[in-house]
Amino acid sequence: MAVTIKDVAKVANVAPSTVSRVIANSPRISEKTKERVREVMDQLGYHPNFIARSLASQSTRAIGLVMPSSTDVVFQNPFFPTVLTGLSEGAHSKQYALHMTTGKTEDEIFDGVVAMVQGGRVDGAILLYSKVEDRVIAYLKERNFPFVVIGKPFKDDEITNYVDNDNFKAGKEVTEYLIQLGHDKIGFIGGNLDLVVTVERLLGYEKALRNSGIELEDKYIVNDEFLRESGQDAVEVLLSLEHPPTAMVVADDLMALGVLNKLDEMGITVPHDVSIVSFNNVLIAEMARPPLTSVDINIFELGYQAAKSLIQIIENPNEPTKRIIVPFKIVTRYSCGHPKDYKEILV
Amino acid sequence: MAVTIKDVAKVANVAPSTVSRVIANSPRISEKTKERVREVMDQLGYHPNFIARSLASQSTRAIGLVMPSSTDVVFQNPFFPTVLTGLSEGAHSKQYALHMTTGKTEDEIFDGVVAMVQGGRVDGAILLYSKVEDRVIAYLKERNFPFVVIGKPFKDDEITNYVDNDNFKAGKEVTEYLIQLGHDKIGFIGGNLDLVVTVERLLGYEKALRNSGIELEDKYIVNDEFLRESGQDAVEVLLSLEHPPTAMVVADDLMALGVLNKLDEMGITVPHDVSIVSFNNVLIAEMARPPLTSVDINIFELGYQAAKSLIQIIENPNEPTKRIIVPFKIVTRYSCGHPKDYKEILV
DNA sequence: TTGTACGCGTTATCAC
DNA sequence: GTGATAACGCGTACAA
Repeated sequence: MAVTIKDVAKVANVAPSTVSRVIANSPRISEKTKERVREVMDQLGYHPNFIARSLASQSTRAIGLVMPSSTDVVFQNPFFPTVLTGLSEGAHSKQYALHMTTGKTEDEIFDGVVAMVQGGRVDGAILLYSKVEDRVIAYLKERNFPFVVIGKPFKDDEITNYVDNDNFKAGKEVTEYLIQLGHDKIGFIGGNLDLVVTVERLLGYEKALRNSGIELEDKYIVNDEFLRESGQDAVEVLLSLEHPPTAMVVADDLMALGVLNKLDEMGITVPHDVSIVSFNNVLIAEMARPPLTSVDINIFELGYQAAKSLIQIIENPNEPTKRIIVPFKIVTRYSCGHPKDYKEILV
Repeated sequence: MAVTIKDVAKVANVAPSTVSRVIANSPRISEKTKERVREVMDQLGYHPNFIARSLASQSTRAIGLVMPSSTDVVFQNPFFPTVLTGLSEGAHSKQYALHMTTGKTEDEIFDGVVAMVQGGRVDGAILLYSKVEDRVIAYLKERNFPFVVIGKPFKDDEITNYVDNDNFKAGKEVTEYLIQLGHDKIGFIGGNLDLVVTVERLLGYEKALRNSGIELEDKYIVNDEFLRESGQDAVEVLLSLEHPPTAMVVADDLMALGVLNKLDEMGITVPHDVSIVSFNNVLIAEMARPPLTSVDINIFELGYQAAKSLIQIIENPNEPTKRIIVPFKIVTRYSCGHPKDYKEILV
């Protein structure tokens, strides 16, 4: 059996409550006793029991992470470990631990969240995704349980805590960048429209086109899963059009890599024949041939800020709603160029 | 305040202990009362409090994950999310949750593990790395705390639970594959020699060469961090040799990508001028140009088996030491070919 | 400044 | 079969 507060108390010749106060560093304990008790703690190798402490204080110092379904492709994306690094650093800096539940189906995830929350395992939760209709958000909100969403929630975004980029603006700026290079036939390859992030980037793209008086072509917009296959398929669709685009905005580096590979197969050169900009700026963007111009959304910071702000909400129940926008930066590499004299590509 | 076992007891007109027994599905409770109690639980929306349960039963149904330092490059590797998927699936299937501590330095990690273990937060631990000299392993072993290592521990491997591939055999087989293609100047680019996995693959490589009567050249062996830069640097070193290798065994896909990029810059074609085999078969291997021949080490299964076997150890204290070897498979793609008439590459 | 006593929500050991 | 009651290890009013 592990050494408890009582053992320490006995050896130090004080009451258990005194030991407890020493641990909490209560100012009402004399320095002398504090020192003696601490010595005994060291000597006996005492470590506080989190479980007992949690039960008594009704707080766990643990944050629940709600992941997308493990069968989901999001898990494959390098986005994930990076945001986790940020989360863990933010949590660790305030002495919080991370607790994960996962599941293969949405139902499993939901049940996991309920068990975690009702079971009192965590003090708050962070959602690592944001879908259009989400039971988990509805549940947490109803229970008034502290939580933060990474990515903007679809609705109630004024009363939900979230950390996100300004994806609309980012979508707009990359499109403007392409327009400025001389492109006017610009395709958009996005992820599932259930994901708020896709929608926002798409809207930004459309806004930029409208602002420049370029006609919107539905045929130029392809949405599919965040998979490389999707990127490949999208390229086939776009390049088989009568007037194929000379530039493409791709909502994810992984997809963009699929795009690149497909173009390579088809003998189409980037950026000479087609320009590509993508999002997230994960390692892949840098490693791709040619290296991709990509929007650095500062993934680490998304996680870090999410953890920090959740903890603030937990420790400060009356904190106002937090909406944190992490800045992005377009990282220019070698996947964009001027359109090839507007001559159309034949497939 | 959440609804407790007492509330249920009151409404159902039974004692709290009876409710507890219904939850545990004790055979000594009549079906009739069970049903009534369950109805009340549903009606009140009762959920057991994990914390209280843990305190009383001295078990948490949570597994502690010990990560490498978050500043570590291992975190960048796609290996990580995949193994996590396996872990979470294995844990979830037995109703265990995952608990993580992280830290920036080794000391922070160690302290986190101690707090987690002594604090009674978890029933067992899984180490997501295996280093040559490791305080964490020493500590867990000394306390006789259940744990499993992913990757083979350097010493005491007969008395430590681990899940691993046969990396020696894998290193040997890929080297034999290259030899069989006609190569006899084969380089090895590995990770840090602190990591057991590097050592094993290197030994396999050396064994294959010796078996074929090919002389070992120290100059052909480069070890560095699992970074893409390292891959690039290694290429420079190897190709500036008097007799540069015509094939390279690279211990990690990410490194291999660095190798590929560097060769590309130098105008050296794979597999025409140099053959490459690498390890892990993460997405990158498939996406690379050319797609890399890589050893699929079944990362998901490593995680899954680790979780499953740890749980077995937890629930069955007298379980014998578990050493699980997950099979690997060489996935042949387009990065290997016959040596180019043994003509040497000039840099 | 320190000690006493109770409660946190559950499981487990007795009784009946 | 079911009901009291005592742990589990700690925090905290309330006393002293």
